[in-house]
Amino acid sequence: MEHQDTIANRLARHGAKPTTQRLQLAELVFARPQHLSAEQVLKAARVQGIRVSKATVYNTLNLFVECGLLRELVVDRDRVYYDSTVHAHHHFYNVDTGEMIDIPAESVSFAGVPAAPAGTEQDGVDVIIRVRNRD
Amino acid sequence: MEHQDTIANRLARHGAKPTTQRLQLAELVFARPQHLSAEQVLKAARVQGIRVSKATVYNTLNLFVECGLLRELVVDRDRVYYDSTVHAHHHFYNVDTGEMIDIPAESVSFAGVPAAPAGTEQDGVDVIIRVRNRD
DNA sequence: ATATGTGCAAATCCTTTGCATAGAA
DNA sequence: TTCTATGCAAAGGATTTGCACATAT
Repeated sequence: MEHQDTIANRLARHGAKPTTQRLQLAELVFARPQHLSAEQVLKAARVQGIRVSKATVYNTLNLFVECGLLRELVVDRDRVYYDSTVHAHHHFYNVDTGEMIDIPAESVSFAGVPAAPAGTEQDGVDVIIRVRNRD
Repeated sequence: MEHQDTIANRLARHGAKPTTQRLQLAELVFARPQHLSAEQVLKAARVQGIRVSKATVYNTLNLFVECGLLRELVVDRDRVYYDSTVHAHHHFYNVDTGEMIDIPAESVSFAGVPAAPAGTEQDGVDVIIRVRNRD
């Protein structure tokens, strides 16, 4: 599994062990580009027969974020979403359903973006296009 | 107080009464462009001698959002911020400090933004430029 | 009068934490 | 072994809610 090698290496570089739960959750999460909450990951894991606790799901998702394997999406008032796509890109955010859809970074271009404030450096740009259901 | 007229009208249009607390909180919040959490509003109110409960602060901020007087900013993992500037604009977000700085909408221009997904209509565009402290 | 709003405390919900057990090196 | 991870239940923190009292029209 090409993924598990990458994951294991990435974990090792951060001093974390490639445990069963971590590798299984990785396989689940990185199966395809998706935006999942911790609760959704837990549920999906249970469905797939992965034995894992809620605490470990949270620990693991946070670890993956630290390792740069996942991107945290804080857009919803109630819960954090984890984005399995980490390279720069943007999102449609459906305020009615909470659904998020990826927009490739290459398709969008900016002009006139001011420089970062003194003493800070740019970390990334997120474009969130809020949409709502047509009634 | 020019503000209170506007606020009162806006509230009336939404079937809400211009109570003492609402008008006082409005004066506090709309004093200048700022990004405040509910807790910060409560604290500031107490400092200014406004007698108001935590529940009412939350109720009022939510009401103001419904009335289009405030914009909810969900960027921080731990709490929601309320933006006293509602017309379209963007933000620097300091991931280290949580601080947010406004960027006028006019200064930024886009190209290549895809159309909203089928069945939805665009509600707004948020650009968040994440910055971090230079060490 | 009468419908609404306010305040308090308790309830909720997501997320984190403490601690004993299990697992990896 | 020895350090780290897991799992459970309990704690934590922001926000909401239920209900009695106060207030606006």
